[in-house]
Amino acid sequence: MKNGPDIAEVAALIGDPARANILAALMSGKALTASELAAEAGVTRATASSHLSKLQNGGLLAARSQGRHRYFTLANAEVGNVLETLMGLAARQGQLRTRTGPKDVAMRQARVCYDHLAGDLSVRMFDSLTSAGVFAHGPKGLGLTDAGRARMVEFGIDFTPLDSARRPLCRSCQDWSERRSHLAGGLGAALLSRFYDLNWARRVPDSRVVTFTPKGVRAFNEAFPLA
Amino acid sequence: MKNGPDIAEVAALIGDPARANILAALMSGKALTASELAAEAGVTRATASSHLSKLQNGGLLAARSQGRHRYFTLANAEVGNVLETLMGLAARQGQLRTRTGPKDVAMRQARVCYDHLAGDLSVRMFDSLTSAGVFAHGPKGLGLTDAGRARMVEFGIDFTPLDSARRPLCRSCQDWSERRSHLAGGLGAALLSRFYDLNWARRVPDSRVVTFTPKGVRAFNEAFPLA
DNA sequence: TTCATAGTTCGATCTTAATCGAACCATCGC
DNA sequence: GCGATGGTTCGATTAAGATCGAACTATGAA
Repeated sequence: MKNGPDIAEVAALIGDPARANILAALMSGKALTASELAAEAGVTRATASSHLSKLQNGGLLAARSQGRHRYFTLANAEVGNVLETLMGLAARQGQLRTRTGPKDVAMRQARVCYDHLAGDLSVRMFDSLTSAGVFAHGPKGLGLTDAGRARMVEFGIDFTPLDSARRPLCRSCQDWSERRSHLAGGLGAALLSRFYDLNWARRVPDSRVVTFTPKGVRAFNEAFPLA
Repeated sequence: MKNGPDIAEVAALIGDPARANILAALMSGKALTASELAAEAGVTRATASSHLSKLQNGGLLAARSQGRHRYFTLANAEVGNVLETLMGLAARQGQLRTRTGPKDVAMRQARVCYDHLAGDLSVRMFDSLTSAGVFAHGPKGLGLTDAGRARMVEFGIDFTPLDSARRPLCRSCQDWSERRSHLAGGLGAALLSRFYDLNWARRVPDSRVVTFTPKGVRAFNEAFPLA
């Protein structure tokens, strides 16, 4: 009778409001302490601690102790992907909700998805790179063509840490606002931090929003033109 | 404090074991009656009815009454996508579970994802079509090139119902077993039913598994060769 | 009409788990 | 050493909701 793995278990973990708030806060990619997450979830430290251990036990969170603090992050990008997908569904069938707030617009344009970029800009980048022949489908999943790799090197991506990591280089991730995929994986993360380094973009504190400077937008569009 | 839509709500809906069983059963794409779903979830008709109304209310299920029966299906392919993604996560972090059962192998190769094909074969098809230049990324999402459309027509796809439907033609859907995307949307559904028509594949009753005949596999590999 | 089956509604029961305060442990700063 | 802060554990409380049987409605069959 039973075949598939226990989808109910993980859904139930996400299904509690306090835990959902914790997970949503961690979608920013920043590591947060237990107290910060308690505040974020609007709950005492005691209950937050309970939730955090459950989430960690369920494989959704990773924790590392540092001094007397305990920093939590999403266990991996896959968890972020699931959360994005769920947000997409929730947004869709809550059709009657207020559509576009001012902050909402910024979120739709560019936001952090755990450790890489999501939103309109990210989707456009993915399209641009795809039609430029940067990606190749291999037996191990999405990969880079030789030309694509060269182009990324030229853009300033350092492949040495990426190649030695056991994390896949390219991965597609469902986008929350657009109904498309964007680039995740090690390369996706590296590109986002490259944007920061180039001063094209900056994080808005306490938010998933990423703002691009005017210069940054121009450069971005030039680097990733639409076909 | 609140921005994103209520992810916890939908997750909680999926998080109950009985409801998860109901949803899993409907991933087969078949419309099932309330009693059948009650049996599937291992619960009385009374409780099933309660669950079903909650799921429908939450926008996850669609129902249509026919005679004294009430047939339920997933509300749309997006819901199927979310369930697949969740299964992927659940499978991954339930690492210790028995890996590959015999039925599991068949599931990984080819299965129904609500109304289109998923699994290894489906991913390979998506790759093949992609590198053959069938798809184009437009502002409205994934689309077909002229050549791609011609090729699909030649393969026997009738576009008249697809073009008039408000459902998007091409959509990517996260794959449960592979960590990749495969083709969903109207075209994905049309291709699957075309495979049935050509007698390449057949549904295994009471299961999501799709078995390809030896002839079907040959023809499939010929029609969608790997680059 | 009468009976059977599909499905929903209702009320009652019962289990689960979220929550908090308080006590407790660990680490840092002094 | 001593206090202060971050975090977990424990016990008790409480609220939510999953479950069932029984009554009720509606459709179809005889």
